[in-house]
Amino acid sequence: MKFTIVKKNKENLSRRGRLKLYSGEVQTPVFMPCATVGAVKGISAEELKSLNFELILSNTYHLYLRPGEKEIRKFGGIQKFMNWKGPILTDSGGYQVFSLGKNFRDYTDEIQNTSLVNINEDGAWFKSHIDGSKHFFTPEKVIDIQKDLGSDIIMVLDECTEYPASEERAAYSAKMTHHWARRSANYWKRFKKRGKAIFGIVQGSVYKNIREYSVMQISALKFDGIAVGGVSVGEGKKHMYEVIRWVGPLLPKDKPHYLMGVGEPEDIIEAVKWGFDMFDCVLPTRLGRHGTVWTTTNWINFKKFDLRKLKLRQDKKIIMKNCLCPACSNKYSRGYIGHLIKSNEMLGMRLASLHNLWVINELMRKIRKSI
RNA sequence: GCCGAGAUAGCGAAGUGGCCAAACGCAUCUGACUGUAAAUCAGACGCCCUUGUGGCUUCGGGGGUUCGAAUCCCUCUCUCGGCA
Repeated sequence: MKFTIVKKNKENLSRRGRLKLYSGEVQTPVFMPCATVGAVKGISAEELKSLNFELILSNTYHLYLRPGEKEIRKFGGIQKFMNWKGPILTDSGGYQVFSLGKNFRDYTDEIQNTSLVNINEDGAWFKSHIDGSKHFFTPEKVIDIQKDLGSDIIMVLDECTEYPASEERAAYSAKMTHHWARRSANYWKRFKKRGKAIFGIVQGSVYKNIREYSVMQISALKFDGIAVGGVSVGEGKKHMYEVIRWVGPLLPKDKPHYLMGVGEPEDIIEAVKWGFDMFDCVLPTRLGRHGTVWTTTNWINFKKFDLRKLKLRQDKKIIMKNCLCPACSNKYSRGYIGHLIKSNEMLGMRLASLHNLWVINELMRKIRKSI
């Protein structure tokens, strides 16, 4: 992997860059749509391509469970499998430590029993959300899986710390992440292959000292890029922006900075100013599927519309003026799309998703242009 | 005309003597969704009230039985089926 900074902004930390990956080149700042189980929900690889996405994210945990990384390997890797002719980053399953395990600490026994995750220093136990079978993920195993998947950017296993977490808990959790990161870096040495990359992940919840310490720990290891995780887990924008501002300036300048799981257009605009280069989020498609679309007139402030509301289902206008997304450029009305979604028709969810994806990627293009 | 079945909140539909302002579904409204256990989830939904183990008025209309009726009886209206 090679990361080149093409241009730096003098007023803030934002920079425009080029990420040379095994399967292709990517302009940064970049947004990655989430193809969790091997598809950006409802959207084909060709459509992503025509929306000008250059990099997408997929997920170790989900693909490991089904169809299995070996199976995907037989297809020639995730790219061939899903017919995506560009680079792919795979998440490690660290987020599933959080999302599947949300309830496993400091709660009643009853809720504990419903948890699907349990962690120890060696790794994380997962109870499959599909069939309840048990699986043990270690930093090493997760790298192996991602290698089999054929991902361009491998993410290390981390513990995405839940929110709220006490300072003590956050420190302990970050320590786990650091321990796993060292093991990952160590293990990766054997497989280092030109083009393929591995990213470390910073944790530390909403605590400045832990975040700073975490940046130090992760930066010291030989990762190709640094990700900041444990953000957008319910802490709210105020906390999130704090983390961005603390951490951004401390990240090694020559490596790409990836803010995991973010996000909303405003969040991305803010994070870019603090030196972040990469983003991923499920919102464009999830909101779209659920009937909500983003609109903007100035590309600074964004509004959300729930097309399912009766009022909007009577609206003949397109979602957004001057929008070149497949829905708007073909003059599909708010009313029609809202009707489709309300009627549980997948075309509606697709059109809304396509719109949101276009908006977010157009935002990235404008951001890059403005740097 | 006779016989039978029925009439419950915007709609569909439970309930057939007290725990019923009335299950559930739909519709409607509000809110949520940020490295996807998510085409999902939460709340409201007779009227009043800021709240509530709150007040008021309801189960086609009227009358009755009962301490107590959406539920039992009488009667009227209407709907649907069958027979003339």
